[in-house]
Amino acid sequence: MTALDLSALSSQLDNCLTRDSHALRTRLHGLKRRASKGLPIDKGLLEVAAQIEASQQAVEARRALLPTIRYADDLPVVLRREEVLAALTKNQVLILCGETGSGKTTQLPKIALEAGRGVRGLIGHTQPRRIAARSVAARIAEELDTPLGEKVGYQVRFTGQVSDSTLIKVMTDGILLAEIHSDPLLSKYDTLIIDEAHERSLNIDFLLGYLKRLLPKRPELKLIVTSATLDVERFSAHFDGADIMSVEGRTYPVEMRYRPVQGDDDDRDRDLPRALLDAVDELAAEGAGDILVFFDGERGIREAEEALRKHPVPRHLGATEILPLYARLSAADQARVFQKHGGRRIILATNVAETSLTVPGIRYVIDTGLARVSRFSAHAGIQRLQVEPISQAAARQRAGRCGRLGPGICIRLYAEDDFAKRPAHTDPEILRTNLAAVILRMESWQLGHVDDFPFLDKPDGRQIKAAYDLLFELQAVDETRRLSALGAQLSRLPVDPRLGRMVLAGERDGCLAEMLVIVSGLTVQDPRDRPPERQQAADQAHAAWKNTTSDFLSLLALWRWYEEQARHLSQAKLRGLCEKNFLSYVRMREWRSLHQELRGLFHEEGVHENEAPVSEDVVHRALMTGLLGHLALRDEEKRKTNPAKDKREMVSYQGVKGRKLAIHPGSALVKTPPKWLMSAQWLETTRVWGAMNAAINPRWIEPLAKHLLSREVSEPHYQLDSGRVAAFETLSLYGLPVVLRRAVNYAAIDPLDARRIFILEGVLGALEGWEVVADQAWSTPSPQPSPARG
DNA sequence: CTCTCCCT
Repeated sequence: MTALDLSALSSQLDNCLTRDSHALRTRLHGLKRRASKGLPIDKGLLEVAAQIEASQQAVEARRALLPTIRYADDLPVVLRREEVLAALTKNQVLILCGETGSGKTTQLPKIALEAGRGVRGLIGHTQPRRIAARSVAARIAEELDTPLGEKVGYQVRFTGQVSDSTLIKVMTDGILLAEIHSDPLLSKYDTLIIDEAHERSLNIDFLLGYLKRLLPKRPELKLIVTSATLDVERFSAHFDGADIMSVEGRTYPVEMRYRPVQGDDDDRDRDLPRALLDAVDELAAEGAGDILVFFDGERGIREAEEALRKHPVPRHLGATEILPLYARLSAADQARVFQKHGGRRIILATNVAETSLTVPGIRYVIDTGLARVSRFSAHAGIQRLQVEPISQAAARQRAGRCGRLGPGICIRLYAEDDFAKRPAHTDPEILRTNLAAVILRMESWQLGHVDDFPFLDKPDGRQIKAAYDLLFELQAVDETRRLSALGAQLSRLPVDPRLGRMVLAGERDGCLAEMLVIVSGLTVQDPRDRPPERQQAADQAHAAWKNTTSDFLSLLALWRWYEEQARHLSQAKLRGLCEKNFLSYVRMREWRSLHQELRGLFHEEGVHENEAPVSEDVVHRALMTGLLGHLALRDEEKRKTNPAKDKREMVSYQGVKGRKLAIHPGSALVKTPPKWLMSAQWLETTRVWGAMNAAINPRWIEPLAKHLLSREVSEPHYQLDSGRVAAFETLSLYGLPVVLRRAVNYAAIDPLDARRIFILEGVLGALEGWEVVADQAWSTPSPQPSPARG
């Protein structure tokens, strides 16, 4: 009878909320074990039965919420709906390859709903970007004719609208990843859609690795991975040969034209701006339509803008408007791209326009074929940002930006065989980035060693070592790479590990208030706007908070000023004040949100900020706990050999690990370079730049860097006046001497050698001296020298 | 005298 009840109950688990079924199954296993030992289980069975009942009622309540599903008729994914439905029933994993316009992003969640998903648990749908997550959710809600935040919700950092009745939840992949911390089984989802997997961000790769391990533990969970590029076999292989479905896109053909900057002998003197002007002329002759040009950075954009403004506008171009577009641009200037306009537009853009922003109404694309790519060099231990030729996939993505409206034309300012020689795909982020944050998470979630984790692309051993080295520097792991208590705390802070370390130091040293402000400020994009044509005015406005010994204190001053204003100003007035002071209101708000979030984490633990402000030194020492790898000493040699007549000569620094660097011109310290420098970031572009800097006192280093210092002891010698054996020690941090020739008691370092020297130089020396004395006063010997203590 | 882009 009991055995029957047990199996009857477990057969009902498949009708429970996914959130409950795992816990209930565990409970039933426990009862089964008790029963086999002959122990009574009736009470337990009753409880489980009640919980199953409640859970099933919850499922039925969710089922009642199901909206009538309508599809946008002719989208390619919708036309093959039956196949998707069949695949979802048959398989646990489906790889869906669908290019732009296939409808995969908006229609797939609805198809999943039609397949009966979303009832026992949520349909989770991830997007790489916050704006996309929100707008995708809004779009699906609209198509299902339900208000956003109810049956269809979204969640991104700082904001979201989700309720108990939510069936489809759209979120950033970062949110889903973070949820693993509190719910390792991701048990509230019955379906997951990882969209835009081809982008291969760190979050996506981590998720795909994690999900591979999770799927066997969650047999009722369905996973759909979508990619806009054709390399879906990798994803399929990763999930043990999962089925692939390919759905065509809805784009117009794009004609490719190759116009290399130096194509033939006539072009020998042609530079990039000239090649661009020629391309613009060529496209202008084709007819009306806006042109989108891709550059590697702001500098190229500015050069091109200048050249275009001087360029005699061909008549058929009509009124031409030139608009730069890059992420750092103020919100108002970015918004201009979306405003209606007459005439022709030429938009000069960085990679933002490749994936993040879709510029409307583009007929033509001009592609320089270049991009700045961030790569962490494990060998040098430094982040690089170099201009590189983009991959074929990225070039196709750029070209595709003119095929949404009608047939387009893309001019590539490089040769066709150059394109053919390029790598097919951009290296996934996991191969290009510092892995400290990933490894910290893996350690804290006890996911085992990185080498054994099923990443699509395994990170290089040197990258892994560099990450552990950094974690050791931050004291997050010990010499044996075991997570420390501090490391466990660090892993819970949703910021870069270096910055998280500073906050923890702030907690310990009574400057949490200051650290929360500075760290959240360093994490968000710099709220200080500096429009190219009004740089001086912007600098003047920002000078109010400028501190020439510390960019960190500038941030703090800006924050304090802003908080004071925010206390008595309306939101509208605050917004106006930001504009007047060349501050981005949106980024100031993000800064405050992040500050709020971090602060909340400490308040939950009952830790509160210091109320009295602390000294600047205390602030900088806390900062230094995270920046021991970014310390540098001014290069005095260079200063002397380059006399002051050339004022432009950049002051050079000798950093740890033998790095040479200079202060970034954006730093307030560039005109008053201190002897000792601490930088929040080192970035190699044209040279290594230290960004966000402060002058420091080298005496702070030793107590904070004890675990990293190497000691060199030299010139042990007997000291006649103290009677001791002394020596000099030089302490180095990653090869940079930070304590020079300090006198030390040699006996504490090498007692044996000290004793040898004591006998050799002290006793025998004294005896020699004694002999002399004895010789001189043979008849009246002096008192014997008393031996010095070793 | 200057630095692509995202995310918890």
